[in-house]
Amino acid sequence: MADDKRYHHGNLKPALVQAGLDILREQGLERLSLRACAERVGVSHMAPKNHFGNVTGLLSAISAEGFVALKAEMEHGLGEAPTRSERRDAAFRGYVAFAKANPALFELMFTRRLVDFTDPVLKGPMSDCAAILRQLSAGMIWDKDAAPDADMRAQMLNWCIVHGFAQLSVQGVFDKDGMRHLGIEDITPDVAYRD
Amino acid sequence: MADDKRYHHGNLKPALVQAGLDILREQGLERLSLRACAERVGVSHMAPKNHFGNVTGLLSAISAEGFVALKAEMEHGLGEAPTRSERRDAAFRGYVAFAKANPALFELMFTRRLVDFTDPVLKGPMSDCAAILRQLSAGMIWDKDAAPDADMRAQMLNWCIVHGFAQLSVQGVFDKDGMRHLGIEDITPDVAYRD
DNA sequence: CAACAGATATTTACAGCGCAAACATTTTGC
DNA sequence: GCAAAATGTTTGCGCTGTAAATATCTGTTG
Repeated sequence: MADDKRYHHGNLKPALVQAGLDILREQGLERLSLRACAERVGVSHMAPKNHFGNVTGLLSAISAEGFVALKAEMEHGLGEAPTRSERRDAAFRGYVAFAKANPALFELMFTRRLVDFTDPVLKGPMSDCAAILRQLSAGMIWDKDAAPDADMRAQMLNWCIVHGFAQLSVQGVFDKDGMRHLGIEDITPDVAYRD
Repeated sequence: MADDKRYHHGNLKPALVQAGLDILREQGLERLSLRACAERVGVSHMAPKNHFGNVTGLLSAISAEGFVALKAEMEHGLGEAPTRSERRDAAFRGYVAFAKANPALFELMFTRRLVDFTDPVLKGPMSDCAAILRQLSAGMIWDKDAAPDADMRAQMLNWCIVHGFAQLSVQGVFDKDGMRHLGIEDITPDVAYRD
């Protein structure tokens, strides 16, 4: 049991996922591969097939752990915030902080080419993240007060909105139901100009 | 000259870029490779090296054509729109329409792992796109009027904003200057709740 | 306890990828 | 006309994912 060279790993599935997370953190998305995960765990490069089928299955499982962590990051500081605006700010901070702290993992999580969003392993974690945003969005409106540096911020906010929508749409995160509720023709109706 | 088997192609650089665009449209980002572009043009797989250095150079050049097309799509219908709100809508429609019409190219354009944003070939096209957004963002404010289905739309808008910001930040589109003007702490200050 | 079935891991092989180096051909400049 | 530079090819290497055949362990059943 204490022998390192036994034929069966015993806990390979979570070990491979952890290895993937470690590689993403230490070496980036470019270095993440099925063979690299297997080697890090000390197992042959075909061992993952029994647990994940193919590389997409492994990457989807790694991505699922990312969404669990993203949810935790969004929820962090959510309890101390008294107002809903502060709660929304806290969740947004957590979201962006997660992306900045785990850039490779974050990129993996939203890359359809690498991850299968319909993999059952992703359903729970992704739904949890969406639920937090839904909860914080009820009754929200946009304020008319213009900040001093509103123009620059408006430009970047516009880019965020349109790029975020395009990216999430293209990647398939927004399904047809979601698209119907926020069709392209309705993406930014509630906006106005000062002059 | 009419001989197909001549040693030098004569117009290889743009031909390779066009081949890449064709592959993206017909077969997707998964199938785009240096060798595939070379084969489609009918040239050896090492010929691109003389013109683009490595695969990143080729993909960056392909991406640059994407930004040129994105700019055109955003400008389409911009002239007919009388008000700035309508012009902003038109540009946003164009942006998202481009992403939906060219999903593989759009993904390539914002994937730092595949494209070098600092490649000189990208500077002009990317700046042009940013300029359109900047022009449409001057003086813009958020309206307080809440639409009937505001909650659902607010949720998706929130996701667009936070994901777009995270994605563009992680991918390096927002440089440090931009980040300073829209720090994470200021990403959504001008928002309120109805109750 | 023995034996077999299934799960788990390995080995081997193959096709595709990017790239470096050496070489071949054409074009350009003097 | 000739040398230099630009352009394209060939060959080889290490990396990737995966299919097929094989080996080892585990658990259940007789």
